[in-house]
Parts: sequence; structure tokens; C-alpha cells
Amino acid sequence: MMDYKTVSLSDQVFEHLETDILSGKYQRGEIITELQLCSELGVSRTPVREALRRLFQEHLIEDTPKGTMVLGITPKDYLDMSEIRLRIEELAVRGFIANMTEDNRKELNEAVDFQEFYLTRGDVDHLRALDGQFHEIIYAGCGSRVLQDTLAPLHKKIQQYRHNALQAPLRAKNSVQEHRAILEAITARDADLAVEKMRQHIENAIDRALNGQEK
Amino acid sequence: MMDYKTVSLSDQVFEHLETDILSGKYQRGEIITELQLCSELGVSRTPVREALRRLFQEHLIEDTPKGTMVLGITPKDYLDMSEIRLRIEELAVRGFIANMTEDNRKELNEAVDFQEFYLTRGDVDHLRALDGQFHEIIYAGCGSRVLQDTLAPLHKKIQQYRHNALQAPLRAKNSVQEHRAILEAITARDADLAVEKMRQHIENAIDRALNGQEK
DNA sequence: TTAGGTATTATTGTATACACGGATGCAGAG
DNA sequence: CTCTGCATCCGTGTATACAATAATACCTAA
Repeated sequence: MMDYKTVSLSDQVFEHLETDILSGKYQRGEIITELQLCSELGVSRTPVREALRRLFQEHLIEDTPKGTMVLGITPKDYLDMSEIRLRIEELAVRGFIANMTEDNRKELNEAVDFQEFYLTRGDVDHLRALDGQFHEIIYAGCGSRVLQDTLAPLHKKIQQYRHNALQAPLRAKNSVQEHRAILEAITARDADLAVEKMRQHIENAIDRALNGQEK
Repeated sequence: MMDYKTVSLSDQVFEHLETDILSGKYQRGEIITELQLCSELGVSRTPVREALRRLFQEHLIEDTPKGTMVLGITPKDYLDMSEIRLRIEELAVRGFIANMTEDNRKELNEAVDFQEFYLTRGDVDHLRALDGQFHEIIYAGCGSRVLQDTLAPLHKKIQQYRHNALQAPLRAKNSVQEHRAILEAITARDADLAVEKMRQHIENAIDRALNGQEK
């Protein structure tokens, strides 16, 4: 997975800003200027501008006459993204099973194993990262670059957004259990069951976000 | 709809390159360098780079050690995008009906009226543009920015790709008829029917693309 | 002839200078 | 007090210069 070149300042700025916007550090409606970012991050305008162009393309920011306005993710955006995932994450699951290699299966298995490990440790940060990996492994192995490119950004945004909303203490356990159930169905190559488990998983996440609490 | 500022070179380069990539002028796998684009387009590297960053974000290009490699849209990408549309364009249609204003309805109606007009003229270029508008009006009026941002790029890419594959002589008539049927269902606020008509419309487009011919 | 090393070149990454345009604030007139 | 016009400033858009890196080609030596 190693890139052929070292991460550029452009990329670093992009990831930094994306994280800060999704995590809510930059509030919706806030105006940020290039020069302000330059001094904050200690780089010149070039990498800042290139990062902003990419964020613009993801509709996380908007150009205004006074500078760059932060858009970020609203609660409605979150629900809309979940709704879309409910419709097409099924395609990824079916694709993953159809294209599954032993390596893919093992990778997914390991992700869940690690989740269970960090669950006993109560290591929320690692759990969150692994939650992201679990879904991204499925996207990456679904056989469709388009589907991967559509779902991965949605999931990333949802995940960051959720992180902001609820600090996931009890959610973790249920989430890992649901991942395990999905993994088992996938391992058994039972596509219908896996899809159903995934659907439940996403719906549960929506419920938890709405209630702000684990039942 | 007017932007508050004139279109920048960055934007122009972006749209130019996007069109050329989607239309196949730049072949998949082809390597293009920034300087080459600069001399071709007569601008400096800055706007070129910013345009490339946005194309990169859309996964239409890829960075390689030798330059920027064109990815573009493959036939499989086309099918995958259509599959996704089949799943979520329904949401847009339902959203549009739920949020429909008289203005929205009229706008959609006009788009179809114009299509029928240009159909009698055999004006394929205008028909293509209006086909894009028809769907984008629905996206824009569906009440979900996320859904709009997800569907609009898919449709744009599909449309450009199709344009390349078949020069749409006979397809036009059926397409307009299908749009009319969708519009009628929407006007009647019959969401289930509208969704069904839309589903057929997309499936027909897939069939036509696969056969390369109108039945 | 071939292998290895070095020099050159090609391309990108970054910083910065300059230009342009709009917003803002101030001053003066009504 | 308000409105208008001008000057200033702030922020972005673009071009270009410089640096670093990686590929390539050439030359030399075995």
C-alpha cells in the first residue's frame, strides 16, 4: 500500500484540513483565508491552495467573496449519507464475496480480531481506526473502483462525524459484534445474510447517532 | 445561478481536461505532463496543477513517477456507475416529488418540452445537453445536497462516456419519451410510478450502451 | 560486449512576486 | 444624518523561479 513517493505538503495539508473540518474544529459557516492557513500550518500558499481545491471538489468548503467558507457535514448530510450507504453498501458486500481471495478474507478477519483485542483494552482510538479499515477492506475488495470511490468518502465522513457526536464507549462492543457477524456471513459466502447483517449494522449506527446513546 | 465571480483559468482548465478525458481524447494509460498541458493550453503551471488536483480527487487521473496518467472511464466503470444509479436515483426522484415546488415542476417540464422540440429538429447536441439538465434538475431539487453531489458526477461521466460510444441517432426519441413518462408521473406526484419509470430509463440506457444500437 | 557509475535531463513540489478585483472605511457634500 | 465617491486594503488568481528527486543516457572500464 506504500506510495511510490513521500507524502507531499499538499497531501498533508489536505488531510489535516479534512480532519479538522470533519471533526468540527472548523465550524460550518466559518471563513478561513489562505494566508491564515499558511501561517497556521507554516507552509506557503501553493500547497494550501491545492488542498483547498480538493476539499472544494468534495464540497467540504465553498468559495465566497470574503474567503473560503467551511461547509462540513450537517446532521441531515449524515442521514443522507447513511441512506445512500444502505442502498449501495450491499453491492460492495456482494462484490467482495464474489471476488474473495484467501488473502482478502484473512485481512478482514484480522481487522475484526484486532477490534476484539482493542475492545478488551478499551482503546477507542484504535477501534475507530479499525472500524474504518473493516469497511474499506470490503470496498477495496469489491471489484469495483467506482463503488469503492463512492463509498469510501461517505464512510470516512460519516465516521469522523460520528466521532464528533458520540465518544463511543458502549457503541464499540455492539459495533465489533456486528462486524463479527458480517465477517462470518462473508466467510460462509452467504451473500444474502451478509447483506442483511450489513444493513442492520448501518441502521443501528443511524439509530445510535439519532439517540446519541447506546440502548 | 450566476457565480459571484468570473470563471478562473483553473476552472476552465479543469472543465477542459475533464471533457477531454471523459470523451476519450486522452486515452486511458496515457501519460501527460504539466508542462505539456501548459503549452497546449497556453497557461502557467499553477492553474494546470490545481485542475489536476481536482481531477485526481475524482479519480480520473493518477500520479505516477513519469507524470500524470489518465484513468478515465472504462466500460466496467460505466456499468458500475449505472448500477449505483439504479439504487439511489430512486431517492432523488422521491425527494424531488416530496420537495416539489411549482417552479421546479415547470423547470423540469420545460426541459422535456425543449427536448421534444430539438428532437423534431434532429439537434443531437442540444438533446444531449437537455438530457443532462433533466436529471440535474431532479438532483438539484431532491432536497439532499449529498445525494446531488453523489449522483451529478456519476451522471456527467456516464453521459460523456455514452456520447463517445454511440452518437445517439435513434436513442434520442426513446430517451425523450422516457423523460416525458417520468415527468408525467412526477407531475401526478405518483412516486412509485416515477421511480419505476426512472428505473426503466436507466436500464434501457444500459441495454443500449451494451448493444451499441437502438432496438 | 556488458556492467556499473556518473552526469544530465525531465518532472514535480514549493515558495514567492505581482496583478487584479472586490470589500471596506473614511471623508465630504447634500 | 445619510449618501456617495474615492482610496486603501485584503484576498485570491496567475506566473515564475528555485529546489529536489528520480529516470535516463552515456561513457568508461573490465
